[in-house]
Amino acid sequence: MQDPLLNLAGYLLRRASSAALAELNARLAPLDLRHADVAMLMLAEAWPGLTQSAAGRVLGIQRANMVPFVEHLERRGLLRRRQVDRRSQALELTRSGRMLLKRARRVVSAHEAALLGRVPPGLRPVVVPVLTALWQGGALRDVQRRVRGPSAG
Amino acid sequence: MQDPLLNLAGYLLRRASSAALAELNARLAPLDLRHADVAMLMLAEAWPGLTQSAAGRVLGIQRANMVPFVEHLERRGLLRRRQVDRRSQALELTRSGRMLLKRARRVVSAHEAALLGRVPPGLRPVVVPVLTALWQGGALRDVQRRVRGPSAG
DNA sequence: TATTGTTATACTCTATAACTATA
DNA sequence: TATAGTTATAGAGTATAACAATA
Repeated sequence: MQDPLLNLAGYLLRRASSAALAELNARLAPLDLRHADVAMLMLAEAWPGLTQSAAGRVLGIQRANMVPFVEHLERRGLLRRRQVDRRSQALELTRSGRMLLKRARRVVSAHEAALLGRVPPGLRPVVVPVLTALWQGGALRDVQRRVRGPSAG
Repeated sequence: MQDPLLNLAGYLLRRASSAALAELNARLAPLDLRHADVAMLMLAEAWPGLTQSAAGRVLGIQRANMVPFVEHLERRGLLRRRQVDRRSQALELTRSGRMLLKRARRVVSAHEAALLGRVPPGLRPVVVPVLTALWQGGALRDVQRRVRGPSAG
């Protein structure tokens, strides 16, 4: 009798995700970063002027939880808050944030290579398409809409 | 400028997993079950005589965390503990556990169908192989070894 | 009237250390 | 000597409700 869970996409998704996450966090530990920190830094670099709550929507982190999260990155001197109007603040990388992100990027690349390396070569090209499809058909569209604001949808 | 995270398998894995998990938990809510409960029930049914700590190894749950987890299922009358020797106890479904599992299985199947349904038909056959590969190349072997006990590897 | 940032809070999940009793 | 179950505890991550200030 074999494990009945091993044929369930949902179960495999959870186990694969949790294993990959633990591995990435271990790889990032020497930089004193967690996976979410890197995601935030990458996002801040790619989307200059991105607002704190907009970043939360993209990353799937609630406004309330963004406060201590961003505070922590700011206290480490990796991120800066710039007032956009009197209630919104844009997130920007500091020079030190950009330098650390450069190193983090190499760690992430190695991690990605390790992940892909576990997949039979013939299946590698479909990994990202499959995961993208599994994460809602309309994940990309959702993100775009959310960044513009829920009322703009 | 587009989201640089959307090309990262690790990121997509995490988002897809978290979305799927939330969806499954919502589907299971009417049965007052969480995803891990169902995994435990399915495992107990498939592997009669499975020990509590062996179940923890299969599910990736630490011994310490198995205690309140199993206790909860036992208090609900879904699971029973049978003493194997004076330190090990096998987990068995009760009649009520088997009945609830039957309903849970239908929910899981619907969830699986929804997940797969988001994937373009041509890619569906590779979903499970891709996820299995991403969850370590040797996940299956690992589980087998862990069930027999670490010293038996 | 809706949104931003914020505080406070609670709940789930996970991780570690230590203990006992047994194999 | 290693393992099973247990207790206690701490840390993430996440969720909700509410509030003031602002758009």
